[in-house]
Amino acid sequence: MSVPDASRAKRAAAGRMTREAWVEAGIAALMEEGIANVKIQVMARTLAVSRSSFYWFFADLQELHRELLEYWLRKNTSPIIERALRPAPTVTKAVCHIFECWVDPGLFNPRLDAAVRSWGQVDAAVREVVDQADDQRVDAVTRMFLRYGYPEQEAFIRARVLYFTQIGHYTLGMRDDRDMRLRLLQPYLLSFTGREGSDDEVAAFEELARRVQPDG
Amino acid sequence: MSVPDASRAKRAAAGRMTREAWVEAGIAALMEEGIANVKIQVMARTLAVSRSSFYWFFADLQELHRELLEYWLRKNTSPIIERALRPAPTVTKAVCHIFECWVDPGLFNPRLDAAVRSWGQVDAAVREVVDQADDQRVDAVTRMFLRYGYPEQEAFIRARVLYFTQIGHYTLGMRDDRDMRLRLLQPYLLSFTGREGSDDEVAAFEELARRVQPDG
DNA sequence: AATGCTCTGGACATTTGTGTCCAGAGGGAA
DNA sequence: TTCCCTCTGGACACAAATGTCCAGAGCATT
Repeated sequence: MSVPDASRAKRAAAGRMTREAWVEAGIAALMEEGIANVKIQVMARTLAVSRSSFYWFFADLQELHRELLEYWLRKNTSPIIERALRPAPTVTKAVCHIFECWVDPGLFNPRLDAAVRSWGQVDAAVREVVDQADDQRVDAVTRMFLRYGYPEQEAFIRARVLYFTQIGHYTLGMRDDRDMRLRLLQPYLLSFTGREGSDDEVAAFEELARRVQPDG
Repeated sequence: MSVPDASRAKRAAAGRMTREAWVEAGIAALMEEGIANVKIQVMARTLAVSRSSFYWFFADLQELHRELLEYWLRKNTSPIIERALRPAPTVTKAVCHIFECWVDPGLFNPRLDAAVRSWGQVDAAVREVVDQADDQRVDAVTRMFLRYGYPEQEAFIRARVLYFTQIGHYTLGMRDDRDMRLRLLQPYLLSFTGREGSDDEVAAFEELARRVQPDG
């Protein structure tokens, strides 16, 4: 069915193109220029290869678009849900677990998320996929709050506020540095949960933040 | 300097084009299709007029783009700031004032806001203008919280959470109906301020919501 | 009625991008 | 070595958009 990894690597090493290389170029273009500027001609230029190569791997632009959306779904949605499910002794600790996604670039790519959202505003089919992913994320966070005894409606709203705030954060392109974020951790915890985080929870998060982004 | 209103109206009545008509078409296209699809040729087609008309009023596409951004700035930023400054006996009441922007389509156009934000992700110059507007909005809300005695850092974070949540709300394209929104009012107030809204505050807001959006 | 200003339509040149076709380069396998 | 299969480059045909130029339509003023 699909070409085995070894063969793919070989081809790549031989200086030839792979489907994956085109997808990566597409993702880069999507993040930097938006979906309207994901253009075969342009990508071919930056990859220093002729357009014909593209048409060997894809039927047309649409097929690449489908691939880009799948890539996003695969890479950006699961980490949040996993963290929201992780057990913790207190709400504040549980929220810290979710925060990991926002500080660790390996878990969540904000720029890609924003680019796909922009795409969704212009393409109804994409919009549907994005909405579904958002629902899943908010739902996972809601269940997290429910586990700590919040009433149903309050849990739902707090989940929304937590998640929407984060999305808004990226939509607005906020780029606090790591120290700023650490200073804001306590008030964020208070605002999201209505309770204060304990000192060791804060310390643990600081340690993690320093580990995943040495200079952030 | 500028053509007087009467003359503009006359021309419009005579079936001829005006600069304003092109700007409106541009805004419509921007909201529906994104900046990349604000195209002279397409607008001319929908306006049933030749492209030459466009070039009479504008030097080129860029000039229309500048106009679109100014239009957004003029229409969408001031209402929020005004509401944030409005005096109120309690925080919850003050937050209700800001909420008016989110329920009254005459005060704030979410679709336009989202479209301009998407544009900003692709165009650095636009991005700067949007960032500046966001800063002004958050700043106004921060000062609002400060007036009710919140400590500085907490006021700042609560302002962010309130504003970011709203932007996130629109970014995610959430479209709760009016009744849903009214049911969620209390938990939102609690989540944003840490305090409960009084019954008459809630009642007053419900009355207003019903007035500005009879079927929302 | 004549004149003049504002605006429109249509033609032209150019650019950028899409998709198709096909000859053939270049490795791996027989 | 030879053959074949995979992939690439270059040419072609088109479509969509931008921007320029200019003749002239249609009011408004005199």
